[in-house]
Amino acid sequence: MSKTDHLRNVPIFTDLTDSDLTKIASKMVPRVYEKGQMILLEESMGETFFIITQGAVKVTRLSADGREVILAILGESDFFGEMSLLDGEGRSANIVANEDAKVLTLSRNDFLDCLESYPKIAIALLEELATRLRKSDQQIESLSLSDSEHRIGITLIRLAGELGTIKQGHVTVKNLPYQQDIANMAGTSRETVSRTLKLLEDKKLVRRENRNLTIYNYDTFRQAFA
Amino acid sequence: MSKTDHLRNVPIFTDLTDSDLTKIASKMVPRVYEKGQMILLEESMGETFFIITQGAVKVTRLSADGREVILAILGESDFFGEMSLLDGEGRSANIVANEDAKVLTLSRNDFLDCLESYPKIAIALLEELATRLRKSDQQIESLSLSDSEHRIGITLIRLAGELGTIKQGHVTVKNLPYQQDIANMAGTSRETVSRTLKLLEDKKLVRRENRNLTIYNYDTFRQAFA
DNA sequence: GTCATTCTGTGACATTGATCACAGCTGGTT
DNA sequence: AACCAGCTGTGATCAATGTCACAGAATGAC
Repeated sequence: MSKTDHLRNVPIFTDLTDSDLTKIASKMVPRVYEKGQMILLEESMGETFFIITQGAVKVTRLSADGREVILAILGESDFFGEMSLLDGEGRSANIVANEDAKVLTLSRNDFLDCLESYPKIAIALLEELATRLRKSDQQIESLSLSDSEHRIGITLIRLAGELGTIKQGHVTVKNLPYQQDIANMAGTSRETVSRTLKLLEDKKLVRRENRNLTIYNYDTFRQAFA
Repeated sequence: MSKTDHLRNVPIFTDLTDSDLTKIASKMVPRVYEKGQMILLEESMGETFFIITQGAVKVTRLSADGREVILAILGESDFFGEMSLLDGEGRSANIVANEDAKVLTLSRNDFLDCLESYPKIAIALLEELATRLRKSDQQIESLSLSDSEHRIGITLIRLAGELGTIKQGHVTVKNLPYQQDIANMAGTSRETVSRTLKLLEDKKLVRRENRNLTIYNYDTFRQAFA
């Protein structure tokens, strides 16, 4: 698979012509990371824009006492690093490779040039940020108002959307993250995740096998929790 | 104060020339709202972009059982309504006039034309969305990890940033929102806000007089809670 | 000034869910 | 196959905080 094939799947590049895409691709530099490796560190100044071509990363923030919040899990053709480039503030989160990952990078200047030269990219990026803001708002709502069972249900929906595959109305998430990570996404404790997953299984809403989780009747599940 | 004077203070328009600004201003239509009036309704499709020229509004979401989360309070020269215009989804939140308010509005088409015609606006808007996303991330962290005292402290900082005035290191928020609204911003209960405000006052971190709240030593206060 | 409404303070109680402790699995490595 | 590290399940305990109930201010309408 060539660089441009990867880029074609990235939402902010879909509107471009092949030649423009090739031009941009020529400026991108590939990098690889091993599982667990830190890609970006909170507070450091950002000079790079990243696009994931393989694997997955988690976006986290750490509290003073070392507890972790997972803001998102990003997979193939998702991108990150744009926030510091845009507003000039330091990085607002850490990025850690959640599995072995390959990325393409673009320097600050090339990225900003892209925005100036291709208004379509800027507009597509605006769309994407609007979507992320919407998701953040939902998460703030759920953290503010829902009990742990609902928060965990919503977290499973987020994971399904990001990492799952649909089949006959059921969604399967292969390689479900560890309970500790789910807890850090849902704002709850690892033990509560363990107990709640069992509860959802008892209610026949999900099934677990090995490291896979199947959500039965995805639409209904979403109704119930969102 | 003329329309363009108002617009000049709006972050996404600061980079424009006077003549461009005048052109845009000519397309804007003013509206006024009374305190408590609903400006935008969750779920409805968005066709309008709004800029606040006077007063303040609150951005809320409602849960199925009617409880409210306040995502933000916006004041003069803040704007809203852009999210639906950008990603085409329905409104993601309600907007209610928190006091009598005047706004300028721009239609969907005029707004999108602006973005195409003035890449600087698009880029400034990207900056602004990046900043909002950053704030959302902080809020998600605080809701996930902090206890009610810290969440309320952080909420006071948000209010100070939005509605306060600094003087000799102290910040005063005039016309402090009701405790129920603070609770809805902090993801806690009204009673807990009441008790916690007293606690903070006992600790000499803040002072209340009438409807005004003064945060002593704003920088230290932020250190302690952020 | 009186009244009504809405906001705020505060005690008592109930409940959720965090934390601790530890046992049982599982998957990878030698 | 035996071992180890890291993940998961589960009971017991307890603190934080939501909820309820009501009294006391404050504000605004008349």
